[in-house]
Amino acid sequence: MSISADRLRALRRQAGDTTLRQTQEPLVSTPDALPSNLGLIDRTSSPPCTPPATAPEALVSPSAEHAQPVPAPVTRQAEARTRLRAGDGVAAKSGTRAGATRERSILDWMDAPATPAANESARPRLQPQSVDALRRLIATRERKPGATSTPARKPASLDRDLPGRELCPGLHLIEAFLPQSIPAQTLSLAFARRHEEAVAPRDLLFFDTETTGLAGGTGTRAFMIGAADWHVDGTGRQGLRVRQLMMSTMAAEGAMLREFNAWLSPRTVLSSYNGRCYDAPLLKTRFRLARMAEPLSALDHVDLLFPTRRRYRGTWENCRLATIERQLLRIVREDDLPGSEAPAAWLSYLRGGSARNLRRVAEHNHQDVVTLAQLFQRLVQAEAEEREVLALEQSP
DNA sequence: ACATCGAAAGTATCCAGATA
DNA sequence: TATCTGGATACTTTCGATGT
Repeated sequence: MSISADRLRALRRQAGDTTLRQTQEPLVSTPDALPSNLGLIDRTSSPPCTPPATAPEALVSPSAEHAQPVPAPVTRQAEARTRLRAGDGVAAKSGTRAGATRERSILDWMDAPATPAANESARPRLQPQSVDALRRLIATRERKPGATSTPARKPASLDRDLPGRELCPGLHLIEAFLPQSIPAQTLSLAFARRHEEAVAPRDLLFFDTETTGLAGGTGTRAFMIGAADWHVDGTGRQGLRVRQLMMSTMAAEGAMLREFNAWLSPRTVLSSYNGRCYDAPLLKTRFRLARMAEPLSALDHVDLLFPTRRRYRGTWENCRLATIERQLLRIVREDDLPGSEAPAAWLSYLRGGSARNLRRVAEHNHQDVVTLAQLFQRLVQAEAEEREVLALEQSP
């Protein structure tokens, strides 16, 4: 992320920063003038959707150590202010070195060591007021998803109903409970070539994401996270609990990640289909971009793709989840929306389109995590049967 | 003009073949 | 025999190239 001086001024104006028009500013930083916490996004100022799932220290605040106000030399501040005013982006536009310097990432500036000595040869520091204003703006935008200087576009479709309940603006939680008996014993991981290892059924969390594309890189985000686990509800019913988080605005991503984080515990064993290579790295990236500690790396993860491929390679045309589901589990989906159409469904909804396809995406995702739970059991069962046969063959 | 195909994006894992 | 290397594969969408 980089931001020009022009853009910064525009943001400050939107944030209602009157200092742009004032000429009499205190030249010496005071504790009040400096941000109390230099983390770019002031999450404490936005209404808590759910309490942060992680301990406070788990939420990364890279600049927390710089929280103590550091009075900068008057000359440097005055110089920086003068340069910012006098330049007004002209140098940036003309491509001079000074302009290029101003276009450096604000995050770089903020993360720079706060000691005057360390700053001596460093780039010009951003004015504290600018940081504050920028933070206010971002906090405002997080509070009011979709709220911009332009009026909200009128939805093009009347069908805007999303399933589930809205946890906070833009974040929907869809819950379902499928009564079934929870495996009584621990499940062997021998099928995943982890002999002697087993997992408690209730520690397993099957998950799958729906994303805005395949790139897997920084530009791709998960707009839906589905998870299933074996659970005993308040009335003592056993079953598979399916929970899905769906974003209906871009701004709800942080809340979604926090909520998903709350579903995890140190004992959680993740299970997915190619999630080690696709879903997990994607989510880790999103956690990092949201400046949150990512919880996934610390957890065990059983990817069902490779054991499935080992066992069923050559049996069917391919080892896609849908194929396995159809052939092995005899599940035929009705009115299923192909995963490839999920991004279009979401983007269409964001642009005011119908929610119909988004509901179908949710159903698709629901079925995926249910299938994962079934597939896991089938792999455990198949491995056990194979071992039984081998034992019989080897016995005299 | 339309349909089909392949590459690319990021990553972990498996497996066959090559090499020390 | 052990270790290393590289190709294949799964996840999904988009776009350009190629073929009909």
